[in-house]
Amino acid sequence: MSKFLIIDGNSLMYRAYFALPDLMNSEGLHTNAIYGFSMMLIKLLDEEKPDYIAVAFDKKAPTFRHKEYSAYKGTRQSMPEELIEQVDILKDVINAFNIKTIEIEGFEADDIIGTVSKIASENGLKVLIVTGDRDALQLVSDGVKVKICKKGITQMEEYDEKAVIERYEVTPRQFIDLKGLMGDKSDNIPGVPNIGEKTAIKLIKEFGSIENVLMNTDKLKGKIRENIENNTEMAVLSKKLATIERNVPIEIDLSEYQMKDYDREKLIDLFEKLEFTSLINDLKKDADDIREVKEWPVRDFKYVRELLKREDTVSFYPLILEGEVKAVSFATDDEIFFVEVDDYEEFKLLDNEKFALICHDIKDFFVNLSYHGIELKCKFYDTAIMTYLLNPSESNYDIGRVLKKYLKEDIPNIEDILGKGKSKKSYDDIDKKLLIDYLCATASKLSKLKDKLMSFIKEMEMEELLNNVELPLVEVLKSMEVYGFTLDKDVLKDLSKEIDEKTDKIIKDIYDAAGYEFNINSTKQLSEFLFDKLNLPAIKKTKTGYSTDMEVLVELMPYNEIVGEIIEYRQLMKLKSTYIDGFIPIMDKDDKVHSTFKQIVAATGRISSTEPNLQNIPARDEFGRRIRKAFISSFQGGYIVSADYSQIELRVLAHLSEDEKLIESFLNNEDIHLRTASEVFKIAPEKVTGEMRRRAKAVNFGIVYGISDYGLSRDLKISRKEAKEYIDNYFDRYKGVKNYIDSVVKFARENGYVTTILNRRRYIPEINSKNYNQRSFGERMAMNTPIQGSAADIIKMSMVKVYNELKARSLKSKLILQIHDELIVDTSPDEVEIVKDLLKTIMENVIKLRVPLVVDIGCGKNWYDAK
DNA sequence: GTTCTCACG
DNA sequence: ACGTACGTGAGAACA
Repeated sequence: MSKFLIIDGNSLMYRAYFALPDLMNSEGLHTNAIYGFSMMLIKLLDEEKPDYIAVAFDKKAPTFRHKEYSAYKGTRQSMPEELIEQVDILKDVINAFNIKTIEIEGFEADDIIGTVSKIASENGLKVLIVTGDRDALQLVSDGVKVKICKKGITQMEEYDEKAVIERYEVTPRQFIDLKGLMGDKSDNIPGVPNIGEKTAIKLIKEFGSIENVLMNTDKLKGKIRENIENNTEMAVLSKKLATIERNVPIEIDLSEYQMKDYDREKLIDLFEKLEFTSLINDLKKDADDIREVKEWPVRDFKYVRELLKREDTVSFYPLILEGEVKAVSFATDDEIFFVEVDDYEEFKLLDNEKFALICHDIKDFFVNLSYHGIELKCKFYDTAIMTYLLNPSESNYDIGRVLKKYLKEDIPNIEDILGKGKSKKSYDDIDKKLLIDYLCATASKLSKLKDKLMSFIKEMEMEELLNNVELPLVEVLKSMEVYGFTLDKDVLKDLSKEIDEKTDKIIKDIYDAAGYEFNINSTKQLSEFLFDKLNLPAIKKTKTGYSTDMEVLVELMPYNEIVGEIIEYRQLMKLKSTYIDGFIPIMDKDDKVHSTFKQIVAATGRISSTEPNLQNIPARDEFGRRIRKAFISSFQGGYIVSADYSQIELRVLAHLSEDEKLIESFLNNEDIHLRTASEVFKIAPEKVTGEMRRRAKAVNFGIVYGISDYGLSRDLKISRKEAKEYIDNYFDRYKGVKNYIDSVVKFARENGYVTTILNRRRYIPEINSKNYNQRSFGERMAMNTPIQGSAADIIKMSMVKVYNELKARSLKSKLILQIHDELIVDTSPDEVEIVKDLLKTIMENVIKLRVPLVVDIGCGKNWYDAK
């Protein structure tokens, strides 16, 4: 017999909300109710394997019970704010499970459940009701069971008729009579005064129903009789209120509630947004379909050579493992096959300008080949980059996800084949049949994927961005990675020694001050010292305790001398662990470090740098800056040439906003922060003080970040009111900026996305959120992304041009690093002037804006001196 | 694996 | 009344 599972959505949602601690995602959205509900739902689906399913919710409008009895649920607290914001998202989650929700005006979830269970029962289905509310026990009958949450979110108790009678000594139908007599505090159902569970059970067992009790009050005695006779109306009303309506006027087409597979993509997206990592992993495991392993032909490179004579475009998917390309798959319209790699020289047959590969996230392959001395001139499409352009906010662009999303196709899960973490397999241990299946299945779909993505790219007018910037950039980044940045080990060692000596002394001082030794790196132990031992005031809290960050420590400085030493210790430790100890082991035999540049990570279009991150080498603090002395040229007697865009983001803002004053400032090559100070503080430029300029600079930053008075006041440590005045003054003086910001937010609200100068796009779903925080966040993203993203567009164009120019002129000097508004070229001593000139010319003229682009060039024996 | 802190533009 | 400045990555501690 088929089973219909019907869930009381409100009840379980509340249960989850109260049972779990206050969870939050990084955007500040509370998630505990959604998380708990999802856990319960997954468990139920797994255990019950229903054939039909529905979730019922209350509807806000007053129900017939309120009309009957105005005080109904009168004592009920209104839903907490933290739960309200979860309701709609929870419904989205349920929806992503492909489960229908039912809500009906004027009825509670209970009534819907009563009605649906009745209909399902009449149609010969078994029914299981899941709720946290014992009232539902009245619905139990032959074929209808009720599951009630016991405690927490995982423990439940199942009731059939027998179980109800055992537990409550009355039948399910009599459960209503029971409640009519007892009343119900939580629903504010009055019942009969002074009759509790014990008496009620006794009466109902004896008389069978409230009506029968009322007709036979003469058989009762004393207080009980008195109470009942004086409250007959109450008893009847209470029973009515407690009775679940089983004839709600709805049409139920059972077939609509048949269990379907959940919408994997949608659910994973939602869970990612909610940051339910463990649930995502469960889903992924769960989807290890009972997929048939196909057999594919295994060929060799000789065969590939023949193939390339016939085809000018071939799909291609490599497996890189243990630092080597172990195997590859090829696919055309006509054939798909696997090739094992035993000689890198074979790849040279791909070195052909006339011929194109279709691949997914191909840079690593090119990098690997380059380390083996092989450079391929072939054209290529990269479906990962294309997918990134279509939506740069995805958390990753794994081929499996992309194929699922755009082609609704499944391929095997790579982690199952290669293993992960501790159980990661070596190439020889991999099941070849599974591997071949994976590589070939993937390659076989790339062409279709590329066509589909390309049609979207064209639709969104990002073809030029793709072809002129992002795809050519792959080779540039490859070259930067492979070439690397040379470090001077001795400089690092000397600095390390200096740091050790300083920290030794500081550690002693801190231990002396404490009177005991502890781990200063531990925020927990440090806060014990600061806030318990020294009794310093705790300034702010973190999720887990008191904060000990820089801002707090600076505030604590006046209280105790040791705080200053803690700050210094922190700075020194950071320098040592991240930039010295972190770098030495990753230097190669030539004392170079090779970062990996990520092209499909940052949602604004920037590139990022990892292992090591060369984009966050200390610069602001003088001591930390000395690390840069270790970054030197690879050339004997060579130079580091640095070229950075001056105020690129504000120039982009001037261009986008067409603000007259801002444009004028840049045309006249003014000190931009000074000018802003003069405007905001409404005084002559020569009267602007250093402090005013500093504040104006913060205002300019704020404008770029998507300003708020709160953020500015925090940064400048001024009142909200004062911050607001600055902002108002700014917008009053820079009307073009104001108009631009308003219009970009409006555009985002209406279209759901914003764009950059090169038409790069970022979606901002948060902008229409009902949650204030989320919406504000969306608005700031809408303001910031066109600015940050356009700056990224510009420097990316420059990178491609600089790289190509260095190459075209056969210069030895190499572009080795980009830091968002700055390019670094490792320069041969005989090419210094050429490189400086080339950088300045290309970068300043790479695009024509309404204001000039200005590039400052620095040059030195090391990165520190290149300023 | 998550949290805190801090490095950069 | 609400409560965050935008975009990244990495090391250490802790659970």
